[in-house]
Amino acid sequence: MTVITWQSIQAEALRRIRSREWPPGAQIPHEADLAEELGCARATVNRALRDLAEAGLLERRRKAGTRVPLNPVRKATLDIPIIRQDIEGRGQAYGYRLISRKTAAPPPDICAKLKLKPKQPLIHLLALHLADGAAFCLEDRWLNPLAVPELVETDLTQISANEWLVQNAAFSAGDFAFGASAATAETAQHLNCPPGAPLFTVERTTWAAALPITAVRLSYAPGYKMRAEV
Amino acid sequence: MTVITWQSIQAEALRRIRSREWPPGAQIPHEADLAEELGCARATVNRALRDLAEAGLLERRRKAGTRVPLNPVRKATLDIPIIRQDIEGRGQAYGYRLISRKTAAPPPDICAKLKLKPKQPLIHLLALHLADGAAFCLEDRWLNPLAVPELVETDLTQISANEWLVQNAAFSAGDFAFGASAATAETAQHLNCPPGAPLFTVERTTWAAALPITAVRLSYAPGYKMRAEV
DNA sequence: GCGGTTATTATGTACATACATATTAACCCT
DNA sequence: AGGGTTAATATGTATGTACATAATAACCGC
Repeated sequence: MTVITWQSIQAEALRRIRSREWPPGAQIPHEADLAEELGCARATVNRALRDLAEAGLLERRRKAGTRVPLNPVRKATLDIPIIRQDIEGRGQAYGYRLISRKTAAPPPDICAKLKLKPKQPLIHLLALHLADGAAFCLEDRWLNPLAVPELVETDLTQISANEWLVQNAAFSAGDFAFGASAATAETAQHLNCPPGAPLFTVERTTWAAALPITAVRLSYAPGYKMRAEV
Repeated sequence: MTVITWQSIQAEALRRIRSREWPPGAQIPHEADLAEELGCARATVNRALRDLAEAGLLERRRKAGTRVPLNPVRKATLDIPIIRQDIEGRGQAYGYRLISRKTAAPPPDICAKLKLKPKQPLIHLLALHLADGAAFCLEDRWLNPLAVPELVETDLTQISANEWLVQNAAFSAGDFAFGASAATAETAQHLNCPPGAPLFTVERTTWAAALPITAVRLSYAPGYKMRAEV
């Protein structure tokens, strides 16, 4: 190891973990020792091990030291692009169609998710994203007009709410749930698939501080897969 | 801001992004200026901004500086525990049943995923994970005995391959694909659901360096959802 | 102008040092 | 022995300095 970087230290640590030189459950030498052994500063070792700990490959606790976990909880990182980028990234042409837009009181499950009182009117959108002209993903969204008043004025036949929100109310907090559900008759018609077909779904709620912005359910056409690496 | 930590610098940066004080597309002051303005060292600003860039909330390039991306690709982190921990974490009792184990040549798609020559015999496992006695997840796995010879000797009626691999061949590289598919007649029988029911599926391949270890397909009982936060 | 070389600049990283913080281990007093 | 206080220790973080690196801007000769 001629030139030392925190990446090279990290690679060496990873090698020792994978080769079981540092077996699961074992404590590894502390930073100062490793720094001396590997000929670098403690800060460099710290950077390398901290990153591994964030990925779930090490467990670190003050005073207790660093150990290789027995039952590691691996962490995978998902990229969540806007749908247009997802489609264009596959080399396909992106298309978008607004199906309906109306103001209504949301169903109870949406109210609960957004922690809103029942009967508070929200905007309900239904829109279709197309890849090379074929149905790709159906977007079923409830929007809080109080949180994004500008969106009420926006012509959503031209730009998808998905994209508008990313550009105008982005960087908010939120949570995701991934699952599978059967296509309803209406969904099947829009996605051009048989009713009851298994669809990959993403449900997302978005918040600006304590203010609920939107709850969306994306139903992807059959065959869609979301990928991640470790 | 009395006490300065990189977290407090990060929080301030996040505030400026969300408040559009630093609007999308705009360049933000460089590290040295921010350090002076906020009264800390450049390394502290660097740590704060680097983390935001890793989360997709900033884009940094040498010499070009740091900017707020127009179309941010948000990154969500998924925890991938072993199935037993997933179930026990819900407060349910974990159960496990090996359904079948045989040696056979894998179908072409598995060969392709593992980059193996056709006809190379692998071990095929079918196992069921139970939560409070109810079917939770069906595990359909192909194993390369050359990569994990010890596993061939292991009594897989007692410990799941899922768990054995995490403890004995963990920390390997791999990729994930999440999707939805219809329950086959056999899968439906094991999971105690109607045939054709939409199932959330996780497909995973695992490698030790260039050596393929295993390809697995997990089919979760209807209703299962995988969660992530941003 | 044009193409290619050189300077400039913002981020990336390494290091030594100092101190903070969370835990554990040691200790002591009763 | 038990319980509570104190010391020891490994990681966490902040700082100033120095240099590396990548990408842009400036320059220059033609």
